[in-house]
This record gives sequence, structure tokens and C-alpha cells, in this order.
Amino acid sequence: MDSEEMKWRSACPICSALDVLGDRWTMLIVRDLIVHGPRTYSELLDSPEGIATNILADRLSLLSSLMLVERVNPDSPARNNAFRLTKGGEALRPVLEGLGKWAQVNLKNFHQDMLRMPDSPKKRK
Amino acid sequence: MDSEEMKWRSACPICSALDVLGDRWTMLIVRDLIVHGPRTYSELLDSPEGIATNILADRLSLLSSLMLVERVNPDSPARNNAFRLTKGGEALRPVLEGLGKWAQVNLKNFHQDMLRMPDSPKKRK
DNA sequence: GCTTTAAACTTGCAAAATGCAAGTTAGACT
DNA sequence: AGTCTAACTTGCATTTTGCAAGTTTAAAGC
Repeated sequence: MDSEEMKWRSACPICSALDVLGDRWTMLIVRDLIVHGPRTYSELLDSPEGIATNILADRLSLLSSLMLVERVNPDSPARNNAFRLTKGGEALRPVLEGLGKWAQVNLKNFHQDMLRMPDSPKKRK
Repeated sequence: MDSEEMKWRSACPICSALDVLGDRWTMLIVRDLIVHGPRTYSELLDSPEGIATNILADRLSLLSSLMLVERVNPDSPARNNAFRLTKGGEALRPVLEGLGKWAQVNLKNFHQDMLRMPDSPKKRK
């Protein structure tokens, strides 16, 4: 998937944001990059929610083509070459913080086990 | 769908927010209720993005069970009985505004036709 | 009060997205 | 040179979405 094949449902900016971010996984990848800083493919795979490898690859490719995420070393091979947020991706930080705070206040009656802060990832292997 | 059968992927608040709102349609319904105020089922159907009737019914039922949306007249029949945001739903306003502003700045190079403000809905029939 | 109308859904099925397991590739390390 | 393993890709089952059609029911008109 890349930005050429994006389908924009309308001219509404909120809808356009959701055309990019409105699925089960994309914002969780952004969350990991906000919380942990630059992160490799395997580290992103290790998040507790358990994203599938094909979905992770697809979403990283979309986020890259929209210049929201980039490789730390653009000219080096993929192995151990972490992804990080660009300025545009980093600009989502207040939005995600707002979502987290909203959930803590407004979903606490439905999800008893919710944490105060994002939890750290499990060790891999 | 109702809140009993919600699957929470993790204890992370951001993830929990996305468990509820992280799909193609839910936040667009919230957007319509923020922009227009109380709105009937048919009015919500008329939004320019074209949500399907079964998806709209399903999402309204989920939002209702999470007490984010309610009927204007709780004890009256459904016909012409609009939905509106509860206090919890209304609390998403700054998040959606943030998303819209983010998109205007960060997606403008990829979506030339994006508007400055959400557009008004088409007339029905 | 009986019929008609239309808003508010529900249902059934096709199409697309997601989830899962397994396989492939290529650079780094010895 | 050979092995290892991170970073993917592929194939297929399952789930979610999209679309068209059908159903229900309060209310408006006669």
C-alpha cells in the first residue's frame, strides 16, 4: 500500500485523517514510536497487542509514503534500521495523548483493567 | 454489537480508545454529532462519505451501550428521535478538532481537495 | 379506524481487510 | 564459506465491510 492508491472519502479534514489513521493498527504503531522513540520492525512486532507481520509491513509502507515515518538511516539496509516519526508524525502526539486521557476518564466503567500510562513491551523470544 | 462483547486488546488507554473508535466509521458519526448537534438516523446516513445502513446501526448501538451517544427522547419511539452525544461523547471534541487540524497541515500535499472546515451534508432524496 | 407512507432498521450475500502460519531473502557474524 | 536471524512476503482461513433488498411500525392522511 502506498499514498498513490489512497482513497479519500471526502474533502473533510477529519475524514481525511481517518482515511489514513482510521483502522485497528496504524495509530498503535504511531503510539509505539511516540512512547519509545525509534523502533525496529521486530520491536514494533513485540507490542502487547500483537500486530501481524503482514499488517505491520503494510502500515509502515503507507506511513512512509505519507512521510509520517522514516528510517533512521535512509541509505542503509533494513536490518536493525529503526523507524522513527517525522515531524508530521510527531505532530500526532497531542492527539494520541488526548485519546488516552479521554479513554481513562470515559471508558473506565467498561474496561476495569485499563492502565494510567501505556505499558512497556514484552521481551521478545 | 454492544459493550459486553467488546474485545480490549490491552490495558493501554490509547489502545482502548482505538478498540472503540479505531475503525473507518465510528469517529465520523461522532464528527457529525459534534458539527451538527443532535441528528436522526437518516440524517447521519446522508453524510457525504456514505456509511452503509447496517454499519450505522451497529455503531450507534455500540456507542449507545458505551454511553457516548443517547436518544434525545429516551422513552419515545425511534422515528424522528435523534441521537446526540453524551458528556463522554462530547469530550471527544478536542480530539477530533486536533485530528482535523493535523490533517490540514500534514496531508495537504497528498490530498489537494481537502477543505478548511467540515462540509455540510447533501440533501436526501 | 383503516390505509398509506416513510424512517429506522434487519437480513443475506459478495467483496475486501485482517489474522495466522509458513516460507523467503539478504546482510552480519564467525 | 557457512550459519543465523531480522525483515519481510505469500497463501489461505476468518472476520469485517459494502451493497441491495426486505421488514417493521408509528404517524399522517382520508
